[in-house]
Amino acid sequence: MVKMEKDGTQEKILIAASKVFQSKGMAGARMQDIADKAGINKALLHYYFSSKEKLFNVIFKEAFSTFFPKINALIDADNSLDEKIQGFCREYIDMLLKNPYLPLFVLNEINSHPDRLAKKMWKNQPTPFQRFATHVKEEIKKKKIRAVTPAEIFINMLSMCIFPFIAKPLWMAASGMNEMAFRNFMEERKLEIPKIIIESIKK
Amino acid sequence: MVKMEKDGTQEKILIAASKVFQSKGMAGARMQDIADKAGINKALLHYYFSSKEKLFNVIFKEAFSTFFPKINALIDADNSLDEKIQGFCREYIDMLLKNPYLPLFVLNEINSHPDRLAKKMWKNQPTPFQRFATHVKEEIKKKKIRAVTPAEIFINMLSMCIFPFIAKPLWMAASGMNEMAFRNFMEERKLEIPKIIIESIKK
DNA sequence: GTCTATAACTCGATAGAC
DNA sequence: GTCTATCGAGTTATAGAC
Repeated sequence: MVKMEKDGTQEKILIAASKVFQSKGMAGARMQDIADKAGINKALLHYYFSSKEKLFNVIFKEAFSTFFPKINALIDADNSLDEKIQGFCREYIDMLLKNPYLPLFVLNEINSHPDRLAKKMWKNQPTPFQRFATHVKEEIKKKKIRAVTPAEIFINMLSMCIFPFIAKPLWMAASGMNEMAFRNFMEERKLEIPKIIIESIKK
Repeated sequence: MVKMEKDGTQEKILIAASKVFQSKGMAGARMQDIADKAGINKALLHYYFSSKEKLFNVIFKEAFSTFFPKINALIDADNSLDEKIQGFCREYIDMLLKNPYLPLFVLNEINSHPDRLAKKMWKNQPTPFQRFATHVKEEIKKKKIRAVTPAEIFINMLSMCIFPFIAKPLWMAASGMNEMAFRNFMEERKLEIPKIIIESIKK
């Protein structure tokens, strides 16, 4: 039987690694830096996670699945299209307020390795977007909304929720907002974004 | 007098460096990789640009000024607010179609060095956003549009134009679009985005 | 499980011939 | 201007004591 770790060492490593990888990326992160932040040394890091790449993969998978399954739940909920849109913006912005570095981290990694995405992620199931599109098409058929491209609504919603977090430092410099003002700004957007989206698909 | 370079070596280096830095970032880029892409060796690279950091700065400055001055010109043009919005989306998406990696590259760098931005960039002049805001406020005073927050319109416009490029590989995987379909999608958005923005500020 | 010490390696940078 | 060869700093990863 393996000896129990004294303290929550593994946990401390994961927390430290998450911070370092999210702010520096895979290439810029240093094992020494992670060890320091976790209050241990490099050797112990390798004892728990045999290589930098293995450690990174653990962190990335967790980040990716924070970035997504919420989407799934929100999109599959058995409610009206308006409620889906409202629920999505509210929940998603809330999650991003708690994890502001997530989008840039995840999208970066996907951009540098576009190959190992796609087929792996949603295997042969319909993607969240495709299931959203199905709902939109039904509404069009029922003449509840105008004949829009589902892709357009979906990407507009994602864009307006996520982009401000990606451009946050630039935006704060350009607009003069501080942390608090940015937070309030995004709180308001939880209601403003759905209004715009819903307005844009009305008959 | 310095001997003339045989071929456009410096030019070849800049092109290669731009590609490598934009796809890998500062930390992930390799001088060897840049040299290979430029068809030369590392030593010659250092002969032209004495260090990796110097080379990076040249590339970044160019990227940053491609990302911005267009905004200035479009926002300062002496035309109506509607025309400004339409012109911005058309010109900006056109630029991004030619430089699809630009946003992620620039925003990444800004995120990893938020300090050395801001005061440097617009010194004591009003930022593009602030000048846009002035125009919006005038329109509100004239009762031409409803009383919106200028920040909201501006960030929505930027979000919908830029985000699809940042999320491109993910979006292509999720939606099933290929390169051609993505291009067409963005072409349509040059008209669709202004419609949504203008609709959202109408009285 | 945790540490110190060090091996093995990657990569930016330089020396020096042509 | 351009090349080959190599150095040396910085990093990941391992050996081995406790």
